[in-house]
Amino acid sequence: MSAGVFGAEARREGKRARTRARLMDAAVEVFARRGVERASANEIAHAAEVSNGTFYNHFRDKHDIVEAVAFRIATDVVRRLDAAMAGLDDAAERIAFGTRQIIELGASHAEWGHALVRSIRYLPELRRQATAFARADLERGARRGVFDVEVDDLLMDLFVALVTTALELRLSGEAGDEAGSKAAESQLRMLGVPVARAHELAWRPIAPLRFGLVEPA
Amino acid sequence: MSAGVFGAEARREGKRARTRARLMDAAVEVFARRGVERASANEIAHAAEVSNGTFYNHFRDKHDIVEAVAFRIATDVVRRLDAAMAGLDDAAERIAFGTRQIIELGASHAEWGHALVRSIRYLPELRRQATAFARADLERGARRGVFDVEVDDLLMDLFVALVTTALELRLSGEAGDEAGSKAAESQLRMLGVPVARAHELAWRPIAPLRFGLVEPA
Amino acid sequence: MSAGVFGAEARREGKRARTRARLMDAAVEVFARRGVERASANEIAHAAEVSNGTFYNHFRDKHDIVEAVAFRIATDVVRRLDAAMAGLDDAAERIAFGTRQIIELGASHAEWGHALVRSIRYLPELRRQATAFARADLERGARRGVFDVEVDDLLMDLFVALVTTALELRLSGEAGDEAGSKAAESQLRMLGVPVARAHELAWRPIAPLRFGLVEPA
Amino acid sequence: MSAGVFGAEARREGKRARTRARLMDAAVEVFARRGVERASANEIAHAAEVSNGTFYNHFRDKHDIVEAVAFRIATDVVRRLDAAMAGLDDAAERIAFGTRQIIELGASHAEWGHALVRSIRYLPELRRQATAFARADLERGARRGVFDVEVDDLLMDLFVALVTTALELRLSGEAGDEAGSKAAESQLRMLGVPVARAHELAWRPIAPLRFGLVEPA
DNA sequence: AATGAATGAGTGTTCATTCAT
DNA sequence: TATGAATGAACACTCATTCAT
Repeated sequence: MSAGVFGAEARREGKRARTRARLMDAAVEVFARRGVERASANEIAHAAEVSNGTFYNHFRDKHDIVEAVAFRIATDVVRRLDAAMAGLDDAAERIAFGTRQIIELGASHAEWGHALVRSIRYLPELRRQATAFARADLERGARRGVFDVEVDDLLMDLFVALVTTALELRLSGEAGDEAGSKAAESQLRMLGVPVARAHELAWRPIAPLRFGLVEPA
Repeated sequence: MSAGVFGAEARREGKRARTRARLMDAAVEVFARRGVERASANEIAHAAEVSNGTFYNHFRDKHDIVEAVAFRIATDVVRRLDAAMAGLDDAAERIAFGTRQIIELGASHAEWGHALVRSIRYLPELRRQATAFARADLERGARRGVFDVEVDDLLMDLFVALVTTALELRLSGEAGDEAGSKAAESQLRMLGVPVARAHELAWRPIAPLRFGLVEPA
Repeated sequence: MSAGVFGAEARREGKRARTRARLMDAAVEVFARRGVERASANEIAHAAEVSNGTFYNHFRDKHDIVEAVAFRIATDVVRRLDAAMAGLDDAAERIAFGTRQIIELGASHAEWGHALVRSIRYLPELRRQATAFARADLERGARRGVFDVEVDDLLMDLFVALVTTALELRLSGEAGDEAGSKAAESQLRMLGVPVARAHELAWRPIAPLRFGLVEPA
Repeated sequence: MSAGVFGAEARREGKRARTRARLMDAAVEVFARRGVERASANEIAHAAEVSNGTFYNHFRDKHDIVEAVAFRIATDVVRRLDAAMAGLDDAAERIAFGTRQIIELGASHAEWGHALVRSIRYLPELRRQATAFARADLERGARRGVFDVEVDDLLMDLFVALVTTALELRLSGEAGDEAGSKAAESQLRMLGVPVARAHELAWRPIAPLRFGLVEPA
């Protein structure tokens, strides 16, 4: 097993934290490979190369690790995007940028991407929580007339569905690297942004985010 | 168990066909109640009031009945919509009408609706096949300049995701009966239809489809 | 595995009944060997030479088979004793006879005897139910002045404890075949029967009961 | 955790002894709360506020601590009773007094009482050892004609069963505070003591023993 | 064609015990 | 000595699937 996203962070912590991180990395992998529903505690433990008993030293049950992983993934993406968009003020720009970055991030870290898609679909609670930051942008944009919509739960779910669907197709290989731009363009149109401006924002070149937490030595 | 969607149609066929139809009706019910993952062959057989052995006389395995049910559901909706839209020519009108009808149909037949969402979302093969008719409308609209998009697999999946997401929220009770109009409006905007026209088409009053179980011969 | 107590009765019934009987026989054996607490469903299934899944086709859980076995054992003993004591009227005679027969029965069918001891200790509910017939004798004897006691729950439990303790020691090999007489004598003394009469009743020769349900061909 | 029975006595000894005593006190508590079978080493260690590893520094395995606790409990009761009955000479008086005191002691210290019942009932070895002092009284009484019995293992077990059964019912709340007198009366009758004398000895008022935790040096 | 008893691999979970620190 | 993370066999229970009837 490669170090994984969480394992890399835990390298300097105690043994308990390292094992926990190994389990969470393994869970991401198994969720991606088998789906959250079909993943079993045993399989996660096996993938983490620990005994099945160890799983239960660290997580109360399957639901517990699902939550932990989903929460970490959501936290990750929010933290990363927030940092990357520090300088961006325009709501439409932020939306386009965020959507494209998430899709690229998910596509270039396939396991993480699959886990993200599945977590977001599987856990409505998490969906609301993790997309709160996007909702803030949408509401701000709507107030300022950048968007021409009423922001409600349904709109948010439609908005999110466009991201997850595009990412899913990207991951399956059926969509190429323009998936992010296409999804973002669709979102902006949906929000009432004029076609030309939507196109410009969605296709403007951007630098990909780096996922890595471990700096090059 | 009341005569379900499939059972009603099989009434005139042989005994084998009737038993098969009973199983499929039962499957729809159990899938809706417990989810496809958690539905067991035994439970389906029990709901169909046949023995568990009989299940395997009619379906190779669980996957087999899932596919059969999904296929029938998709076929159903296509047939019904095609019939209902016989007189509609304008691609945008057809899109708005179709989306709204599917959502209302799914919402008013919850079991069928849940099964539809799950089928469409988790069986890509079926998704392509069942949405071929919509794709034809999109392509025609694009050629005629009604829509301003390039119709590809990604666009289709984004398009479909808006329907399934809206239907899902409708079924969970979190969205009300304007869900169909909102979803349709989002779709039209996404396709490049001017905001005003999108609004008009999506909110224009329509008569709900009947889920006619037995057509006159 | 030998035919067992329950299996013998089921020989002429359907397959389902035969398997159920095998499981109950196996349970008696495992309860005797390992104790009710430590017996596992898997071990019972294994002893019955059926798969572990079959166990759950016949019993909801371990508690279910414990109850079934205990109930059958209690029913058995009551039925047998009732029949054997049809002609006995004197309460003291009945008590002495019953106690001695149960102990001999349990001693000569060790598995059944162990299961009886453990069931009676483990299930207070069953204890009350299975000893109702003895309580009736005690109350009748008390009313007629044969016994000089107040019959209450505590007295009944003390009374029963003398039987189970004697049977247990008999089964462990630490007590010989006078265990029944000694226990009966202690009981009668405890109930206020004069020493000489208690001795006479407890040691008077009796013919052992036969357990066998299957008549010689 | 309050200082238990064993902990209090170990206060002046070394650290190792104190930890061991804490574990034994915790074991008594957990055995009472969950039953010996269902008590886990982890739970005992947790209740003793030491790590689970420490448990195995002090006891070879779970069986080991069960024995140690049982032995200490038995030793306790013998020591206490012996001291309290220093002035009593008559065998029948000693029996009645001892039985009643044990039952009251067990009833007023429920954890200890439960542990006592379980130890005595399930560890025959311990039973013989812990009841040696009572056996001496029985044998002396028999020699002197106070009792009219032959004292053997079976008689001892019947005798003890009356104590444990009465204590158990007392602990479950199904018997009240006359349980001790009733059990003692039954025992005396069983031993051949005349009914009137048995009654007098069993119901004569006595002062309850104190479960003194720390004796003055 | 239908039945339903039986199967056995699989699931989630517990816990006595070991061992590196 | 004490720690506590890790182990792995065992448990209760489920369910897709087979097969004799």
